[in-house]
Amino acid sequence: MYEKNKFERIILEPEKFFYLTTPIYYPSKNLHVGHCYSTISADVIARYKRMMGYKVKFLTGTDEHGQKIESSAFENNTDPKKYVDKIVKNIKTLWNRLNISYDVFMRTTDENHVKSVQKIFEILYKKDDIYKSKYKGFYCTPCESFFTKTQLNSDKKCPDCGRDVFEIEEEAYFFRLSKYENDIKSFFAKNKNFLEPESRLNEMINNFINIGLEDICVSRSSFTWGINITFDKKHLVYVWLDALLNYITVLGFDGEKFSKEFENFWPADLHIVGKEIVRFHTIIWPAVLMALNIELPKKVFAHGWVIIGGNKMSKSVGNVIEPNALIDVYSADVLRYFLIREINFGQDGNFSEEILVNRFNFDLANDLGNLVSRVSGMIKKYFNGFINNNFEYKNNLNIKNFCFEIINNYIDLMNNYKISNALSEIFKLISFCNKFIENIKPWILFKENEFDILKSFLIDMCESIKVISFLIRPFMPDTSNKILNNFDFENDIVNFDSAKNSLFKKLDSGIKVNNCEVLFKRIESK
RNA sequence: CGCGGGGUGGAGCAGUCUGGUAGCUCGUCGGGCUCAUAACCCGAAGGUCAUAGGUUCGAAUCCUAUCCCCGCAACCA
Repeated sequence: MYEKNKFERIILEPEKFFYLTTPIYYPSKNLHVGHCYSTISADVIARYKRMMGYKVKFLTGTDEHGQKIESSAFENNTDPKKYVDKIVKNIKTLWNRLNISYDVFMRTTDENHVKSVQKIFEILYKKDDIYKSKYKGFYCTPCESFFTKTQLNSDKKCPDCGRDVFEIEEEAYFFRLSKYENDIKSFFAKNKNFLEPESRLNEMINNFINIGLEDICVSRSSFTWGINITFDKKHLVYVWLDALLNYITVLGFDGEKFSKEFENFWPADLHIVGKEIVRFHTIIWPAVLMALNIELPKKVFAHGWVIIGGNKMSKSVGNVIEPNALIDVYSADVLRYFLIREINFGQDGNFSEEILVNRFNFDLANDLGNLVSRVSGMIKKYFNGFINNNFEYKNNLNIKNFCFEIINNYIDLMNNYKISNALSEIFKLISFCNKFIENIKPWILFKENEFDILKSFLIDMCESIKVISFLIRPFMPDTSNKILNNFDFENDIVNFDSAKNSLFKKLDSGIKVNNCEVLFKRIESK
């Protein structure tokens, strides 16, 4: 029975733009696996959208201002710009090593950004969305630091040194967040899908919006490393405002000027953020955009944390894992695979090298690597590495239909940003193939000289592997290429459209196996 | 009574929105195959889905209460 090929329904959107962003990272120190997780998940989506035919702009970068950078630089006897230059260089190297396909790397020290932020600040001030007032805080003289009331420790003393603090008032600029409270409320009510996962939305509504939004202080004057407010040089723009604006300044928007880039790519389709910075992206950021009279991003997706030893991996906890060492040992693809597979997108997940090695052995070596190895091994052994096309190729509908079913599931999952599930879906196909080989028993077909059936079967397996290497491409681009090269597949499936036209069709040039390179060599336990 | 998340076979998780034979990976035990990276495939054991009530013909899933774990200033993925 011929089932309808559901794959036909795939529609590419070649004229559509897709703009997605990572948070811009704070380069006070080198980045760790947690940052990699965020960027890798964005990269997976960017690569997938390109395969769907979108014109993608994938933005990442660094948020380089603020007191912490200033003091880190000071501790290292250098100036802030030189300090961050060095870290940014490391970050770019890291992203290259991890195959991050970003289109733009933006730094908040870029001149264009600085000027745009200053201009936007002026505009908001003229509109009276930003106003000058008094900031009340507590000052610790030995620490030379300001704290808010809530920052103080339980004895109302300095949270750093425990000594007495003095209440101080100083001039500062405030953003009228309260003015947008109702607009944000109704925006949330109308756009249930604006923030995912849904639990985060509840958290924002109950924890912040329903309690009431207060105006926030958007200037600082206790340090100097930041963007000056043009009309009041004593003050700097608050780093979060500075940082959030990067999403639009990078498109050439400065509060007034609408560029072509801006028209194509704004509003952003997707901001990927960690769950701890959701508030900035779903309350403050929308309010600022409302004040600027421009559209709000279509979606903010909050991913979970990399948990190690029961805690979030973070600089302050001090349990960070350095990614370069992992890449050295396991490769970029393996780290990419592990993080996306192990951590269900949107939730927390555990990291340990042991879990990583297990994933490596069981999923990558035993299942995927071994599948490729056994199929290419048979083609080598039975047909000297080449199956020509002068026989009647009859594809097995069970295999073909299963492949298309997987492709369809994968697309549905990816479109909903269920990237961990989409990745698991590919492994259902891998497992299916391993089982199918067992059922067909090609070694018996060979002994009984059923060469045409054997050839058809092996081609079906090659086609399945082609599907696998295609679907796995956003996750493991290097591995995908290795497999394609191994089978000498022409580069005929660059996107879903070409895949549709080429899979399970008669192969003009036959199938050739180049070499049986071991994709993932099992790691024996210590 | 601050807010949110979580508690599912030995381990880690999915399923909960849209009630209807409890699923996946690993581990354990038994078997099979030989194309393959001692990989692969099949089968079995093991769960009163935190606890107690309720709604329902039927609850892991909906409602109520209780217990336990995690996170919740700023910088932060």
